[in-house]
Amino acid sequence: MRELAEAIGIEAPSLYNYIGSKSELLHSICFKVASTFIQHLDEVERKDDDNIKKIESIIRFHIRMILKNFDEVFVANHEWKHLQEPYLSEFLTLRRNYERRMIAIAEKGIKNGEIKSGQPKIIIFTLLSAVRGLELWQNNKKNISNSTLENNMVTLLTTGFKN
Amino acid sequence: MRELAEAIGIEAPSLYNYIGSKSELLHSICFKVASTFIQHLDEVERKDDDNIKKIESIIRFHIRMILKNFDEVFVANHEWKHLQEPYLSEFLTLRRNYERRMIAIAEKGIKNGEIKSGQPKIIIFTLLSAVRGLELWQNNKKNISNSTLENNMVTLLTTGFKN
DNA sequence: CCTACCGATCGGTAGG
DNA sequence: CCTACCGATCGGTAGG
Repeated sequence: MRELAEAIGIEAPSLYNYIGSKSELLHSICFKVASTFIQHLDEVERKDDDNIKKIESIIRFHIRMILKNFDEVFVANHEWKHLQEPYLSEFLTLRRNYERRMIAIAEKGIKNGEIKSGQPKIIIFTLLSAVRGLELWQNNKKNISNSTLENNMVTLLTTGFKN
Repeated sequence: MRELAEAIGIEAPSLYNYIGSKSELLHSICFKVASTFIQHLDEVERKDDDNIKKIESIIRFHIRMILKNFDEVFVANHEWKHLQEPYLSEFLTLRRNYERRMIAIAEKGIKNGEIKSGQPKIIIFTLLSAVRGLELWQNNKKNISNSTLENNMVTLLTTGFKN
């Protein structure tokens, strides 16, 4: 909180005229990010694209969110653990739900033969890991534009690195 | 340190009969893990497998390390930031080197036509992100054996999820 | 929005 | 290996 105050140019105790507490701040960031992702998933589910397109659209959304809202996404990805109950449980429920809905898309895609057979859970968690990890190296991709980054990642994940 | 002491069943100050400091402990874990990965990369480079096989072997090693040495790998992945200088810089140099060597393998593979053309940096960082993220959900894969997990992830990353 | 300050926690030392 | 304790840091309050 003292760092945050200094960044704004006020003393730490003055922060408490604007926010209720540190945990309230954490709460609002985590749930704001969560609802953005959920809203996009809602839209994807409503469309009648094929399941490959749906997953691709979700992947692209994750990549864009990390590139454009880095700080908030980072906090939501790393600091949610320090959420206080009942918010911690609530957040985890939202996340589990999100994952389940993605897994359901993968399952339909496998049934249709669009997606390779295999464990849908592994597919989805691996895809989510791959895009999430971008937050760790996004500052390291000098000379590569955001759209090249996005397209290369999507190609890699949909068709692999093998030629 | 107090938690650690309790887990062992002694008082916190007694820990200091066994270790020099908290940061020394962190240092030894981070560099032990780093050297294990580097040693494996050395071996991979010495073999004359094709470049696809080399990358696959590295991916498999990462997955196995996470599954079998979870705690240490987790610390090395997350707490290295708190390493004190000059160890922080040293650690980062090791990691950058490791990444560069993997990227060099990808570059050769692209030149040979084994690997899809594209930015080798993006390929490698995405692969590393994908396997690293396993640490976040490895406790979530009930009913899936380690070898199924490993094989499914490798298939996904080498050939994509699209059928 | 600030000064003054509090209680809790944390890594670690002294002395045995 | 323990008791007693220290200095630094942190989220936050009182009172203006």
